[in-house]
Amino acid sequence: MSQLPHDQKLDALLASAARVFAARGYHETSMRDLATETGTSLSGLYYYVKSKEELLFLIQDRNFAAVVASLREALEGVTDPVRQLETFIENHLEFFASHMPEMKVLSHEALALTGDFLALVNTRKHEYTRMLMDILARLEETNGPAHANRRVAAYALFGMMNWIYNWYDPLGDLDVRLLSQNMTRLFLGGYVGHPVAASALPHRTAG
Amino acid sequence: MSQLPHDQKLDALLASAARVFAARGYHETSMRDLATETGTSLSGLYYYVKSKEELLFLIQDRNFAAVVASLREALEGVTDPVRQLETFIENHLEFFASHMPEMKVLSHEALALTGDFLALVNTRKHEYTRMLMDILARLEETNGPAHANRRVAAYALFGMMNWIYNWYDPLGDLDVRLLSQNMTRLFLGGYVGHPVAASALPHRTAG
DNA sequence: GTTTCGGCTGAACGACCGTTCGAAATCCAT
DNA sequence: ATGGATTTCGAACGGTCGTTCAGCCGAAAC
Repeated sequence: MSQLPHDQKLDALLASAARVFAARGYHETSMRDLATETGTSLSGLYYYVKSKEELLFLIQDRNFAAVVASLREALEGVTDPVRQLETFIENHLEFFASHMPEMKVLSHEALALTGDFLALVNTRKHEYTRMLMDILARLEETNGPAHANRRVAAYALFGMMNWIYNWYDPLGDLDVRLLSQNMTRLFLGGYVGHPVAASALPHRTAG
Repeated sequence: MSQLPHDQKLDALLASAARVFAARGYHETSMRDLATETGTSLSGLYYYVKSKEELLFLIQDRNFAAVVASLREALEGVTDPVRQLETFIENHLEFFASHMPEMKVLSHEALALTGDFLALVNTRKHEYTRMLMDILARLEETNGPAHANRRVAAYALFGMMNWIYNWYDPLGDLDVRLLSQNMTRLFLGGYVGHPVAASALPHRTAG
């Protein structure tokens, strides 16, 4: 990664940092660790980034923006609330699974940011939560009263999705597609008792 | 907390540490912070604890043991799988809500332990997961085929329950009891399509 | 061939970290 | 009052941390 233009070197640095942060944790990782990992000098890192915290912020902010952008695109033209929810879950999990280190850092290192950095990421989180809750509201209009409080349901869904960084291996037996199907069924069935066609019940999907 | 016997002082120390770890994070908290918090000297802490990591381990291990003990007691005499699952969820959430700092530390600082400490806690986690999956297996026997992979369902449930440290306020509007009901309905409805009596649908439980 | 400049470096700064240790303080049985 | 055990303490240890800064390097511009 020696003679890449400036922006691409920053991208590579962020990717490396995300991997190390995800594996060892943000606070346990030193700038010296990152220098070793990226093959540059310690002080060289500061040419691309103002501080360690900005590094963490860039990882969180860029990836969050990417999730939301991907979601907006995926939702385009989708009007059925059930399909909207499916799309939301699928988009979230597919992005998560294909950006595991970054999304783990985003989910797990929420405490590590401070001040304006924290405020900015939290604003994004609120927007994203709002998007989900709007879908849930429309879902209730078309599919009848919900079986659970909307706010609890929203956070429960985020919980089951974000928790995957503790157990899910994107390269393992369980395909992301199946993971999405499973969680969609779990949530839809519980929230509005959405009927599941018997033919759409491939149990024993994976170990 | 000056003239308490040895064991009770250790308990108080663990409680204080759990609060600070939960609020600031394990690695961001220094032994000097804990000394200030507990009103003792820095070196005085080492009379009660061999190291900072042992402090973290004791918090995690003791509370995990307490959850499991409470669960075993609650499950005594309960034979219906649906009631067993309700009991599991209720026990987990009630203990979580009444030991928020400790359970946040247990859920969030899994990476911070190393070596034997880590292995011991992980063993406990496997046992606990096994207990849930056994209940799910019995549930499928009595209530028909599940709508989702059992392993995915188990981790999804842990996800929605453990995630509450990111948003739930035990002192807020939403009672733990209602939280449990909501999550039980969400999961049961999604996993086995467990019917929910219309009379048991108190929507708009809380904000 | 000299200047310019973005990219990078080694060395050092002060601050803070977890832990140790010998001694001081406190307690309690005698 | 006294002796020994328990509890607490101040001071210091070696080490690591994030960050800074003056200067070096190689290539493009003149």
